[in-house]
Amino acid sequence: MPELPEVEVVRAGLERHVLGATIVRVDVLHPRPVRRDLRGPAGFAEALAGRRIDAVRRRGKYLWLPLDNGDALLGHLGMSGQLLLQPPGAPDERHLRVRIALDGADEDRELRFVDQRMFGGLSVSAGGADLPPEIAHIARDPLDPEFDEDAVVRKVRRRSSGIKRQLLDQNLVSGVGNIYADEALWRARVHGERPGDRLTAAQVRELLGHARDVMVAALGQGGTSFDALYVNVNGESGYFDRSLHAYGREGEPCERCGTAVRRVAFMNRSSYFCPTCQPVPRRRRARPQALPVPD
DNA sequence: GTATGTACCTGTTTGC
DNA sequence: TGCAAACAGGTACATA
Repeated sequence: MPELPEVEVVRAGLERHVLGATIVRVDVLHPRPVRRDLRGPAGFAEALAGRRIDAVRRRGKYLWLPLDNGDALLGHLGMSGQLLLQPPGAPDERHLRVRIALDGADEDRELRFVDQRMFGGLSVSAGGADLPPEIAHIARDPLDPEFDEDAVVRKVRRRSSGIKRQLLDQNLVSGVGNIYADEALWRARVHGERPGDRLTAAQVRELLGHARDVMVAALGQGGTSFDALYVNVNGESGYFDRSLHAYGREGEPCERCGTAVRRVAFMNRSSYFCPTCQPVPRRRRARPQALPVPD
């Protein structure tokens, strides 16, 4: 499940190996991953052929490769996507969706988009070299030097939505997925259903700090991997899952207090938390009826 | 603008 | 053994 650290690992890998390479040919093996490109698979391939890759950039979980004509190849790994660099003769992966032949890449390898569940995808963004307009709404992530922590704290504390839902809102702060949201909440001893407007500024600040710390730690270890779905640009698995305290540990003792970690349904997925360290918030009291104002 | 719920997608696991 | 349901979850979109 690629989250920000995994995507950054891919970005750095691509930067090392494909910068300055020219796209020779593009084969779309399944139309779904290029669904966001309105030109269709053939138009997508045509728009890329002959273009040179000038950079490799990232915002949150989106990656884009600025091209020499001002457009960009925009990508998202979704749930199960991988960007692999393989020798042209390597056997096709089972879920190979798009093959991009490069000239001038290290050892003339080809770039492959492999995606089992196809939540991810690629598209050509017109004029998107600096920042693709398709992702202009995606907020900066906590690792971005221009991340405005004070502004995020203010926004969180203006909303009544639960703090976990806010952490996952890519328009507010990007790059945080289910795994790192649970991990940051565990570290901060905050329950994910606590309303943002019931948290102190210091609590929100601490939580964002933990989110950043856990992602930096994962980055240092090459990203998280729970199964073979995610591997970095060279096909090597990360191994950060050994360091998680909450996510995926239902029934195991909390490493701080020993209470069994609980799993609850949340937005069609799961939340993991320690019921002792992260107490379930009490229900908000009903607003007192406003007194009628005399004219 | 905010809050909330759901569709999308497929391989694996679980339950009857 | 065989089939169906549940599960994983980031994002866009619909609705109120």
